[in-house]
Amino acid sequence: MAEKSEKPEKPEKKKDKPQTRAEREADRRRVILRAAVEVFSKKGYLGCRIQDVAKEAGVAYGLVYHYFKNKDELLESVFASGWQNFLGRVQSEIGRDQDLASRVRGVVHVAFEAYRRDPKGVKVLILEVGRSPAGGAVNRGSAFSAVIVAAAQMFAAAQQRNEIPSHLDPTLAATMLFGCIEMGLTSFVMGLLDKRDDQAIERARDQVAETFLNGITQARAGTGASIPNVRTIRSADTSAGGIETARQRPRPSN
Amino acid sequence: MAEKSEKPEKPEKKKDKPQTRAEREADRRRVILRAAVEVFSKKGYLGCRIQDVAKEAGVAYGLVYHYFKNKDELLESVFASGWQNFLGRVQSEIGRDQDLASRVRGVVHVAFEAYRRDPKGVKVLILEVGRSPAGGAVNRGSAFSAVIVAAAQMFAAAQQRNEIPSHLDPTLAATMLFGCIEMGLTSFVMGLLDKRDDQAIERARDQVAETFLNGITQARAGTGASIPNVRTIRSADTSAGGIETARQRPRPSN
DNA sequence: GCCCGCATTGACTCCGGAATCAATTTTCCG
DNA sequence: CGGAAAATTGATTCCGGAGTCAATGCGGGC
Repeated sequence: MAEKSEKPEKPEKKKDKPQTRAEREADRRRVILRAAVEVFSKKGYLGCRIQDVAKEAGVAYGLVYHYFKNKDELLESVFASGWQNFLGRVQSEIGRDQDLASRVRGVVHVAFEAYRRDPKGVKVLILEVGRSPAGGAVNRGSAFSAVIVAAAQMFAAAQQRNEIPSHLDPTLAATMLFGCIEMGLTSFVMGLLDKRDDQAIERARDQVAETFLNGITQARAGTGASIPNVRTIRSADTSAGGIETARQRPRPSN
Repeated sequence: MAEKSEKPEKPEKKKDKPQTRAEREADRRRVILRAAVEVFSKKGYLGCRIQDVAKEAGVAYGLVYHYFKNKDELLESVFASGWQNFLGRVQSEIGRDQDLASRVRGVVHVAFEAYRRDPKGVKVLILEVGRSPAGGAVNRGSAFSAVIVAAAQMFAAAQQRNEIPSHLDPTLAATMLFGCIEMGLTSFVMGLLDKRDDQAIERARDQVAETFLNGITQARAGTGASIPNVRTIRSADTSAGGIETARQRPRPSN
């Protein structure tokens, strides 16, 4: 549907505007989408105004509404164009016909590469799409789960093949993998590591992949040697801890 | 400062209201703070209305402003009471006079325990305080960094004592640790794992701790065997990937 | 060159939510 | 008790931002 009418009368005469109407339209759409990513990454979905997006895109306020029904659909589109893409890549890595290690490295690589190409986009995905309650209607979260689930299956299969110990929970393993990746990236976003240092990004990528692989591969397997003395100290405080904002009686008065 | 005036005329006559004025006042404050946590966790900081907080707390709209200067200070207080507390616990674990493994387990334990006690509170800290651009003014992020930095120092010191390989980046190691913890918890928040299953929480906790420790401890150390063949496949696609929303020319038309 | 129609504009409406405040109730002291 | 001060209420004000729309510009088909 919506095939661009093959005009023989438009033989690319100028490189500036060789585009058919439909092309320019699509371009506009992309520009606005891109601007949205930019702005969302700065202020968050709820924190930003359509005016910001319009300004960033260099178009009039109203035009945003010409291309997108409303703010929510805009976010939805950012999501679709960005995350779907990312998700596809990750899943293709996961699905590769290779040993676990290679595939894990592949996943890590894809994530870091995406970050290198488009930090802002990744930031939005991580912050808004991945978890934020923003909007709320859509499937966001579920799509995020999708990657986890896919990775979990990969680990489960690896267990069948004895590539990793069977006592591990595949879902949790998947979770940890993406936790490492995500926080690794976040530490760049937040300036804990220098994002302009390509070397650093590569080193981070490799350390994440290798450390995680070590952890999971050589896990003190079913030998049972793992869970035993996990809690050595602790215990005394079990009563006190937590985030707990409201306590019943702050302290027993004394 | 602000010591409760020791009234001899208030000998705890009723268990319902044995409180001095200052006590009741503090209670109210806590109730509102708690309500804020509750509501923030549902809708996010920007997504919720003061009215929601008031209703949740069972008080009048205006009262919220009696106890807190504005919405932002409210978030700030949630932050202070929750995160500071958590931060303190984590740092005390980090500072313990023990081997690295025990301390890492301690940190993981504290985090998971906090979550078990108050999932909502943790969620807010993770989602809003930790990273969200919400508000923006405050130091949020920096406080988040604080834990990372503290943990990084722990790892650096452990390297001195040869407890872990020297080629690891301590900051990144810290980052990965909290990444694993955070995502582990998130998977409960998101329903990937059953949060009502205490067993599951404990198992998750231990798996996170042990896997991470394995990964970091036995890392194919400075043998140099690690970074080499990291990138085996990949490479061909380096040009394609990313989140990239707006591409210059979608494809060479053809 | 002349229209037709879609792209584009930005002023305007409308609403919801933050913050204020005068009025009312409660507390607690002498 | 009496009354002053603090707690508590919710209607009211005010503002900023989402979404609308009539007016204008522009491309491209004839």
